[in-house]
Amino acid sequence: MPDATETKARLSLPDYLPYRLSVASNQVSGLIARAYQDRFGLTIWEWRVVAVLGEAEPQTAQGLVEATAMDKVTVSRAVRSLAGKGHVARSRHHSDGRSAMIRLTPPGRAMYDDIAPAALKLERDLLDGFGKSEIARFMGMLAELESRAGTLAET
Amino acid sequence: MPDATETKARLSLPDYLPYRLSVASNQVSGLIARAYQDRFGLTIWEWRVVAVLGEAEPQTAQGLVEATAMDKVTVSRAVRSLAGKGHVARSRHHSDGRSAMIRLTPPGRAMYDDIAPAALKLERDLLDGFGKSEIARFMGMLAELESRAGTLAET
DNA sequence: ACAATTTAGTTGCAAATGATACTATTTTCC
DNA sequence: GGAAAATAGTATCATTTGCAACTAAATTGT
Repeated sequence: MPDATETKARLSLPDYLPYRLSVASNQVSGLIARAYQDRFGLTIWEWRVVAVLGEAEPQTAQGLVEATAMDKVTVSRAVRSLAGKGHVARSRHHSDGRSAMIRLTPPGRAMYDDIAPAALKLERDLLDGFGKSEIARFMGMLAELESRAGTLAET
Repeated sequence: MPDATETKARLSLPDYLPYRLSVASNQVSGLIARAYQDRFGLTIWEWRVVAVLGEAEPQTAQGLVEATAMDKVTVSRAVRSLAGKGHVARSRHHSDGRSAMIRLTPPGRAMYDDIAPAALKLERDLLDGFGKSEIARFMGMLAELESRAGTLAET
């Protein structure tokens, strides 16, 4: 019988959810960061931008902000860096002069075609052995925590 | 029937576990950071140090490194800052001259006695409504991901 | 016993990050 | 139609962070 009302008596860091979440996330992010840095010379932020563009082109910077959960300054820097390396190109937005349309260049697209399988393999290595429903519950709980933290932060 | 062998066809950022994990963790960490900054003037790192000392005193810096998953530079800075505010004190280690024993001062202890319930309440707000076993599975999976990421990073 | 190595902790420097301010457009609404 | 407010994106500056070098003490091996 689950008991949602039970409370913890002591504060033990190893059992403290925000701590565990942070440590696990940092460990996973570090792995990812190194993998993409080593194989493609991309930061995690550049990689996120490429991942979004690979699935949905073109995008405005604002679209990337929403799709990547990055702040607009971070997106701006990532796009500039990717443009410098020739992975993406900016073109004028047809109707909004403040905005630019961002898309992958052919070399950028080729890189994405290499990245995507590598990214999925990494995820598979992390999740190997867990059942589909187990994974779904885990992701659902992550989403719920994210949402609650957002709500609690508003006050 | 769970199927652990199934693989994903496309790379979709919103469904990508490392991404979700990072976003959720950042959101929760942000909440925590702001809560401790506002109420106690502590950074997350200072708070972690205090949380460990509150449960197990005294500690060497190295002990804090192991207990908090922080790197030694971060621990050094957090301890110095806490010492400057009078929350912790350093004394000579009886047998090792390189090391110092770190413990809470009486005001530091008093602060901890305020912090601990606030921290547990925050955790309860985040987890409210989830069953004990659900939470346990979630934490277990976090631990497993952390461990696998560590292993994969070694190669 | 003592040179070489390891360990504890701090410092300094360079890169990453985040908040704020700024420019240039576009939208709102009177 | 035009002033005021909002939005897209960039630049600037202060803070944070992480790495590598450093000092000092302890340990190891001969």
